[in-house]
Amino acid sequence: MSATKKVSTRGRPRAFDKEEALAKAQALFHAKGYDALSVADLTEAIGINPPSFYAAFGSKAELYGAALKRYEEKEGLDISGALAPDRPLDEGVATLLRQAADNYGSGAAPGCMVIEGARGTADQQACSQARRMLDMSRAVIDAAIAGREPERAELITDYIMMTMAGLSASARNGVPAERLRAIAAIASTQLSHHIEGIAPKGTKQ
Amino acid sequence: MSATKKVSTRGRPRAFDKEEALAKAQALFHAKGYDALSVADLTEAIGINPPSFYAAFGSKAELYGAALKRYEEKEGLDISGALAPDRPLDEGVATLLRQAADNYGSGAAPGCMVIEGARGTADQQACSQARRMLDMSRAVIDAAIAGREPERAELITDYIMMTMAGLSASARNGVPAERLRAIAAIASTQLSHHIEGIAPKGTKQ
DNA sequence: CTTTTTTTGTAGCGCTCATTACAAAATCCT
DNA sequence: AGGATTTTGTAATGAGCGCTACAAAAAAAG
Repeated sequence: MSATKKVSTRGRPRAFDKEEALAKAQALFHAKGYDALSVADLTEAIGINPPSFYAAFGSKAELYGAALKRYEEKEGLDISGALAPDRPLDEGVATLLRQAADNYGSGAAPGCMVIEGARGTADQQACSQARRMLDMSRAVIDAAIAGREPERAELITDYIMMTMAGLSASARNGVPAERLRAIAAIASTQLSHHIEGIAPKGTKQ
Repeated sequence: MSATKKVSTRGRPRAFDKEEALAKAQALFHAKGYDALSVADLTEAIGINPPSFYAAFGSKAELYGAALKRYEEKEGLDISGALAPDRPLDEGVATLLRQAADNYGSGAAPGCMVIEGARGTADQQACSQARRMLDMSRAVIDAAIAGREPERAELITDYIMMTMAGLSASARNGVPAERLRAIAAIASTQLSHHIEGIAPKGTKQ
């Protein structure tokens, strides 16, 4: 079934489950961040030695990239679903922010792994990997909004990205999920009033 | 005038200006973060050698603490002024968020040094120093709001902290000051709509 | 069996980090 | 002048980092 499963190869078989190890690594990267998590931490958590680690994952940065991809696939928000073109825009934004609050506040590690990884401190390669993913998410949001509010798409997207980053930071600072939801509710209620209210003539001011 | 200025001490005089060095260190910590800035970077920027560095500032973490303090004094927001009790609350919040947008988006380094430092990755001591300052700022905001909206103080403070963190993150992600101001404008109108809209009973409208 | 291929564990590489011994240099006090 | 005291530059410390050489071990292929 799984397309990536090698059934029979030559040589000594791997003594650990690679997907399982990736899952562990992703959780650790999410919880501790790229810099604070050492290869020694990873190999110890997985239960392997450095050579097995590098044979399987290439490098710490490569594994981080794979972990980011896995995170987005397994735990990422459903942006396209929330902002589907057949739903009112303000309702879609509210759904998206509510999803973010739930997602960032629950689960093993608080906050968004991509958003937090994108402001990486030390390692530039790891940071830019997360930045690229964040930029792509922004592009998806922007495209969904540009279909309905082409004049104010950048502003609305800016506002959504700001709010998601703020929710992620608040989650990291220990604000529990229910309070995050209440914050997200403020951020999204009557957003349409604001959008329609500030510049009703369609001018960019 | 200056109370901390030692005019005449014994021993060989220091060959560099300590306050000037602190200013440089604060700017560098703000721009690059604690982890990504090494002691070697600092001594090179100041133009001194490690022993002079440690004699003057104690340690990297101590210098970071002094830099945080200096940042708050010289570049911090005027929270008490913005949320002064003689002004309408929504107007005060709008002023505060507008200040944050201006502050985070302009100047040498983007974002808030305290907010960004509070989610430090590797060094726990540095992170908790920034966290403590952030908690104190939150307490000031919370106290100013509790005087007017005791029932919803936590929620409103949560929302303001989330927005400031989001603005700081957006600034770090390259959003320019004028767009930050537009985002902050949406955020503050959202809040006043919500405050007036949800519970009009017995409180100021 | 032998050969080939891959993974394994041990042990260590070079590097950067924050920090410090040490002695010479520069200033004040007597 | 002659200590006393503090800063200076040189050089190195131990610890941790990401990463790898190497040879033994385990499987398939001949």
